[in-house]
Amino acid sequence: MLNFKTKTASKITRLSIRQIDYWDRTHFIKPSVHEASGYGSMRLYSFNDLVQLKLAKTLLDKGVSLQKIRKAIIYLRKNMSEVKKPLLEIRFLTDGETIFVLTKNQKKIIDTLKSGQLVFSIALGEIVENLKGEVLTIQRERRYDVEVKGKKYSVILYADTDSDGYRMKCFSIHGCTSRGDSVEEAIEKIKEEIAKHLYYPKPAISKGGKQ
Amino acid sequence: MLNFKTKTASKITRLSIRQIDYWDRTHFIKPSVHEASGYGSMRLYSFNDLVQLKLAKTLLDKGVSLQKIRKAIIYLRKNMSEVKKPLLEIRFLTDGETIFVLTKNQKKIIDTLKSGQLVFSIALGEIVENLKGEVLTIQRERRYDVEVKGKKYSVILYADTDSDGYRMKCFSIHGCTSRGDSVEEAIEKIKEEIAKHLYYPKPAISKGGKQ
DNA sequence: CATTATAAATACATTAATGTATTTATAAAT
DNA sequence: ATTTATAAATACATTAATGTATTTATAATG
Repeated sequence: MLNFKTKTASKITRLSIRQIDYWDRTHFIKPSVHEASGYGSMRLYSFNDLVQLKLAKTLLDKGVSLQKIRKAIIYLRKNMSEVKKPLLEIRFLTDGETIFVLTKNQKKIIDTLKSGQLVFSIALGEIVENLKGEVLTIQRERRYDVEVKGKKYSVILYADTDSDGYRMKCFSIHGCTSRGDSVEEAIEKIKEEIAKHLYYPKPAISKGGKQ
Repeated sequence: MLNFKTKTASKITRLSIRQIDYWDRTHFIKPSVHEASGYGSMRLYSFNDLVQLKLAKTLLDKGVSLQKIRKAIIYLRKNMSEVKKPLLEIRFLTDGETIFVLTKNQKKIIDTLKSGQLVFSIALGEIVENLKGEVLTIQRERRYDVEVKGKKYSVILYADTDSDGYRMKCFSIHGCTSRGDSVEEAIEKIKEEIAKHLYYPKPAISKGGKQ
């Protein structure tokens, strides 16, 4: 079960941290896993929350007012306990003024104020798939602790931007990196690199006075 | 020399009317052809103004704050008296935090607050070309007066959404429309249609009491 | 030309979103 | 375990943008 802190949710949905903050405070989209509880506490959003955030952002980008978007999200929330396949076939149509929801068996108008020409179609399934991809990308950047000669080293794993593999970098040993086609391979390689450094340490680069 | 009223500028740039209004009032992007001068007056924007509006919108969509965008627009305004070819090679790079301007001979940082990864490239030339296309599309919808049997009829010309032609509709004669591959053809055809209607008038559709 | 209808700006208020300093939970270092 | 550093929420203020009623210029009609 994946949970996301505010910063990660911001990265994934391309909403600003402050906007997500504002939306929580105004009871629009709240972190369903763990609510904010004071300075330094941590909100935790579920994948379903991300879907809501992203749908809201998408509608906002199409010029729909926040008040109308609130209604769309309420509809979505009422009709989904979990993003299951049938719900992936929901499609939202909007021209910036009107929001329609198209499902398999009915067409529902969420909010109508002025008649207008429908120009945008937003498929919930596409939002979900796109978010899954984003989550995968973010997941690829994570920290591992590897053990070499009885000692633990902190390394970071991230996606190799030039190919489909993975890169690793050791925090405490400058210049100690590895690459692999899989996570496991990159881990093995970074271990070897760390071991090499233990045999032939390179001169540490001074960071100035701060030691 | 093309001038645009606020509503048209809004359509072309995809900014809201209120946002354009706010930007004028806050002395961000003012209508250079004719300024607002009271209730019911009319702002008139030049094509150059549209370029500024669209650049601002584009940067805004990339997450750049309005204050920083103001600086970019000031730079653009200082360096262009008219959107000429050399200036079309300007490119703005931004990650939402920093704005770079790349020109042929120099790289200039407009605003730097935090280092970040540059991810978006916005070519002024592309903005201009896109706006020209939008202007052409909007221009296609316009009013003409045609003369049939010594009498003038108001008709509207608009783009045919199903093909590359033009459609015309006569305001005062219900059901009187025409289509042509060119504007001239559509005009000839609507004249013929109007003449037919004069010979065989169809029953006018009552509009209720209002006559 | 006069009257009516419509479009556009204005005035004022409200909502939406962001900036910034501060507090405190959480992570990292020792 | 304790201390330090960092991240995240909060408090408060400000900017950005929008809503809505009103005024008046402009367009349309007779």
